[in-house]
Amino acid sequence: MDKVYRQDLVESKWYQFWEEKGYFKPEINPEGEPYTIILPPPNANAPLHFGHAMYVVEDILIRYHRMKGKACLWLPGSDHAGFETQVVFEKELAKEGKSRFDFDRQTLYQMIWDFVQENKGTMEGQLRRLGFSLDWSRMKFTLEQDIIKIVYKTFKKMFDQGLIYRGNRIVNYCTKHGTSFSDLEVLYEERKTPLYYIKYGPLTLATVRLETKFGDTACAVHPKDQRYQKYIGKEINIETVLGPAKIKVVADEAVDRQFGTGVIKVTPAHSAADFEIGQRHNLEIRQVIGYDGRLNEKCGKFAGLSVKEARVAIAQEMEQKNLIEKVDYDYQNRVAVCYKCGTEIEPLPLQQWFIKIEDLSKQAIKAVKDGQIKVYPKRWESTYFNWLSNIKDWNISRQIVWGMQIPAWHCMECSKVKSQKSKVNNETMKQSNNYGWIVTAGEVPTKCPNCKSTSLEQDPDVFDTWFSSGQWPYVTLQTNQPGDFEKFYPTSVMETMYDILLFWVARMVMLGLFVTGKAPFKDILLHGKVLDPLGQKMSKSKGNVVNPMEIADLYGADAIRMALVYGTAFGHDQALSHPKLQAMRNFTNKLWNIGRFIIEFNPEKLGTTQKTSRSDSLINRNSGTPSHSESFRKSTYPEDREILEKLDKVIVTVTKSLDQYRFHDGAEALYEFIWHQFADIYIESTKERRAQAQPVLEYVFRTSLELLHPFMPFITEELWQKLPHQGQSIMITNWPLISNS
RNA sequence: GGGCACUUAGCUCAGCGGUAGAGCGCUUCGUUUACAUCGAAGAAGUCGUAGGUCCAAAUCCUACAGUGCCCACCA
Repeated sequence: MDKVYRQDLVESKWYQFWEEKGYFKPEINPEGEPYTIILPPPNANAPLHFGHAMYVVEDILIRYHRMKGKACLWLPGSDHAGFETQVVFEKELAKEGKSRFDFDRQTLYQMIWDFVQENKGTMEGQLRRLGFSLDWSRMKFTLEQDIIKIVYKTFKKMFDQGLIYRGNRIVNYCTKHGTSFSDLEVLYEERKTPLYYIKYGPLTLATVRLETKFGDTACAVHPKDQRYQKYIGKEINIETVLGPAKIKVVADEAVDRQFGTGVIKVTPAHSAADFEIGQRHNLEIRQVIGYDGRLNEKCGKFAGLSVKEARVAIAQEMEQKNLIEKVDYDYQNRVAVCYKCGTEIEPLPLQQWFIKIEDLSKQAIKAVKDGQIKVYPKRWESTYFNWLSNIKDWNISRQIVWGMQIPAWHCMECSKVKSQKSKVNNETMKQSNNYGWIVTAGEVPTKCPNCKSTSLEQDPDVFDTWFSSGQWPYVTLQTNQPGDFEKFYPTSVMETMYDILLFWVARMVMLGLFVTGKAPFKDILLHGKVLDPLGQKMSKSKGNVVNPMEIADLYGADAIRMALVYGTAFGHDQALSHPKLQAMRNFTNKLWNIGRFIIEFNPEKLGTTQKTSRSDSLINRNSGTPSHSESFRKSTYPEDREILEKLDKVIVTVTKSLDQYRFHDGAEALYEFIWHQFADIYIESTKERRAQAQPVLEYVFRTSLELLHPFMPFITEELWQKLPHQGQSIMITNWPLISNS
């Protein structure tokens, strides 16, 4: 044995051994009760970042429960990450001076597919390097055909039950990326925007969005506002930059009397709030900004200008015509921007598929309130409840190609009839608008069931990624080996970073309950964010992203794993700490030298404990209560009795810490016990009576390795293999229990 | 406008009702003897501020102050 622990030699050899032996598969414990974790599938568009190393807590749980004899399944996968990936890929294209518009849909899809396959390989290698005991034979990718099939089936089921509707709604639209977003995907920035007080006939109102005035179809005041009672319900004559016009004044509770003059212009086509006011008062939706972010033909001479240009031009013109009363240049407001490119989000009306969310969210709330699902740390419950109880219908259409194209076909004949109707009846626009649409579970329809026309066109849009990943727990299990779903669903734990509690976890609960009738997991575990050494958020733009592989090469995967759980309360953000990584690397060296002392520097032959030690082989699993020999307990040396008592305490502490998801408690207890109690005190005390102490030394060491194994799998396996034993691997030995006596 | 977290030794953080802990750093001593990625000994905190509850409070309650983060259709 080397004097100094060589993690580079040790960590490279065990993973393959474990995998080849099939230890990562639940089948190694065929009798055990199932214990399942589905790995949150990393995006397949980039290598892992350091935050992914936090998945170590899942490996700790899996290894622990596997040692307890459970049939543990930790299922890996990767996510196509629709929009995210398309953006990444478009950047790649841009490097070659190309864009997505240079390719047809099929070609582009294939190119992204190939790009993703490459990244997936890198990512898998990285997860292996960290020692994650994932069952690779059950690896899934979100865009596999059998998964798409189930997602389509879900969509069809929801459609048939009236939970899906085609709606003309205001969506958050990025004019640069050419797609809409869900509310969660929109960022807000504090900005100073001029607030114009403009004259609308006898009224004055305040607005920042001058360029949408051509889409105004009313003015609104609060129904109780004394100042404006006489205008409510009337039409007023106004002067505009395009000449005189008439506009209606409506009363609506949504208007804030304190803001500006208490009068607002209502632009149903370009503001979600105004759209709702418009719905309540049956106002016309007049779209004046296109999906290219430019004013359209309804804007007279301003047509063709971008939103920004138009605002300036209109302000100038209104100034000349004396239509602006004053301007507040210090006005601070929150501007919605695209979370990828920072472009201002245009609220635009668009035909999209929506999921009626109310019932689904109620069920999801109930599942947690009833205790069907528990959340750790508990404080996240309020975030979860809060979001679900104020949630709006979910827009699941995305105008990109990288994803599952929505299995809905538009009948061109029927839609002709309908478009004539909808002009007359605004109610149709308002509510479900599924007329003329054929939804299937993926089969391509040949003709319209209504008018028999064969003129059908598939919706070019794809599903929001979260609609498919929201079904991940059951789609992965239903598309794996026969019986997997029945055995492993619902899963035991969903462990992920808190930032996707709403995006992903809440959606999984809703969809899981809807499709399977069961909550997809029993416990939700939320870990914190890993920050850079200075406590800053890691981001590509800041250039402070740390590659976990470099850190693994420096300190070892075991040290990374331990450092991530040691000395930090689970669920809190933590800064990547080199001193801590170093300390944990030193700990591996300490452990190594304890092993060296026991294995190489012993006067007797190894293996004196074999007869008295509890069984540690796979064959003997579940055969009675393991406990250490009574003969140790009767030792005449108080040091022996003391270390065994302390060992028992550590077994209890570590076991409890893992059962209660208090990983740091267990990690700290082990560090303290192994280094200070065992090495510094006990081992030192045995140097004068070495041969006599060998059985206890071996016994305590062996048990320590077992307890430490979930945290530091590589070094514990290496040392375990150097001890005489009957089992094949520490991975499948029994979790230590304390003696009953 | 709501909500959450954090504020403990020089630094990074545990502890969350019973008279302060870890890692790193610092001081002194110690290398034939498992490990210098080491050992022994030690210095170091009125636990953000102000009130309150309790026999007892870093720990529970209230207010305040800083820091960070999330949510919300203020035009």
